[in-house]
Amino acid sequence: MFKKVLVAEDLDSISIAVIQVLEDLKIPTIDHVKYCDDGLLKIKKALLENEPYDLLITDLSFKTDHRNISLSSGEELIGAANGVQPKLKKIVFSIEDKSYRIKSLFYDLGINAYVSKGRNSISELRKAIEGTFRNEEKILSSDLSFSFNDKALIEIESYDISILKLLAQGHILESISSEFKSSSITPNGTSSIEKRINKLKIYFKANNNVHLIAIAKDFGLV
Amino acid sequence: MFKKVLVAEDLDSISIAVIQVLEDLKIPTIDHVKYCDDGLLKIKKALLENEPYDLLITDLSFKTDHRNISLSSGEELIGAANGVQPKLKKIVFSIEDKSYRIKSLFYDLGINAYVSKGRNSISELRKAIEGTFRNEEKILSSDLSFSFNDKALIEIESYDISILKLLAQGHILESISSEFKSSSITPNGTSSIEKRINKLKIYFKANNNVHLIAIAKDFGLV
DNA sequence: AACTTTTTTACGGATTCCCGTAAGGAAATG
DNA sequence: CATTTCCTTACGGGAATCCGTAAAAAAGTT
Repeated sequence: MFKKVLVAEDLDSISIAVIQVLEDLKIPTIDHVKYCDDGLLKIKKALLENEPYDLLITDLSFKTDHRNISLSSGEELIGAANGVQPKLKKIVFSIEDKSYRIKSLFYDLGINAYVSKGRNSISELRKAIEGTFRNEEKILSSDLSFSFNDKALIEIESYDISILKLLAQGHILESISSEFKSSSITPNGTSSIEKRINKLKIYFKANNNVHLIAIAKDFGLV
Repeated sequence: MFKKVLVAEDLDSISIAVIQVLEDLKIPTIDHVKYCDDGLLKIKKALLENEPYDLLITDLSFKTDHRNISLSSGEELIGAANGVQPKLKKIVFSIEDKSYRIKSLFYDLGINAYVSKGRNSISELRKAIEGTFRNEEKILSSDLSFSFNDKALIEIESYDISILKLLAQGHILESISSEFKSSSITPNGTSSIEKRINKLKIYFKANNNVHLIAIAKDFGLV
């Protein structure tokens, strides 16, 4: 079993339970941080001392408080960890259940398992840790029903997300167009952007832009 | 100290920690439910058997799954509990940190304490339980900085929420107007609704309706 | 009852969205 | 190199918004 595991989780009420699972699995070294920045520091330090972590278990969203931070989410922590220790095994333990976001964790950040916090997540977490140790791939906790073959949500790409983000910030078509031009994102004609928004509206069955952004917010796309 | 406490919390990873606190406080009877419906049943049953609960500790948001439910949120559970046992003490333990929503818990649902899940929430929860037992009023965990005297967010009333909700559902002004007429909500002229939306836009510094809904979503108003 | 104040509704012009059609251009095919 | 196909952009008319002004109605005052 794993020898050294790092847990990144801000809520004390949850980290208690996670650490309990790791203790049950007889992991000799269990470290715990409440901030992503601290997590990256610990990973770097362990590497320098030639005692790197075998596994990172992290949440996605962290509360903001008075403290100044540079990594504000689990995604950023994983990205930074990949920069210094690409082979580190990674399990995400979060409340998020939108397939679009979870897929990108596997494909873009190369995590090994995703466990969604739920009514029986402790046993799911345990199974995911064991499966990750046996080098199983793309482990999903069983309450998530989607399959990686669902093409539907994969088709929404970062271009669409950019449009939705700008719309949500109050930009109008014209303004999005010039924003794209200055970032040299193409296509950037108002008409093309308009067409793309139209596709999104059809896809999400939205009546208008306002409706579309409400739905996008619900899906956690922006 | 309290003799009989009910905990309503769906996430197993959190309920473990909450129950631990109650055990530390030597509460003789601790019950735990993962669904709001079960919570109401237990409260009713305890009343019938003449052994009512002294305290309810509940989360606000509960995950939906296959099971058919009639109470879908902590708010609804509290509302129903107030119906059968108005004097029941109530503590909410949730991640929500928007002052608007928390205030309404105190004013509309008469809860005794609100503890926000955070980096030191277990000790806060303990303090809230003890304070509630001593009949302290309107207990707020210390990471929440707003004061009950902030007038700002109280001014947004249910009328505004209704408008925002309908906008987020893709309705246009005309359609909102007729919706209000059939529910006999006043004012219901398109012009008045428009004006009200305008006020909201100024208040939230939104450029347009799309922007406004994005902000409203962020604030948890819809 | 007359007057003031506030709220609600009506109206109009400018802007933006919405949606269909079509022109322009790049890549692919033969 | 001509043709097809796909992608991008342009254009235009109708609908909905945005925003200011003003009339009508309701509520409050003296």
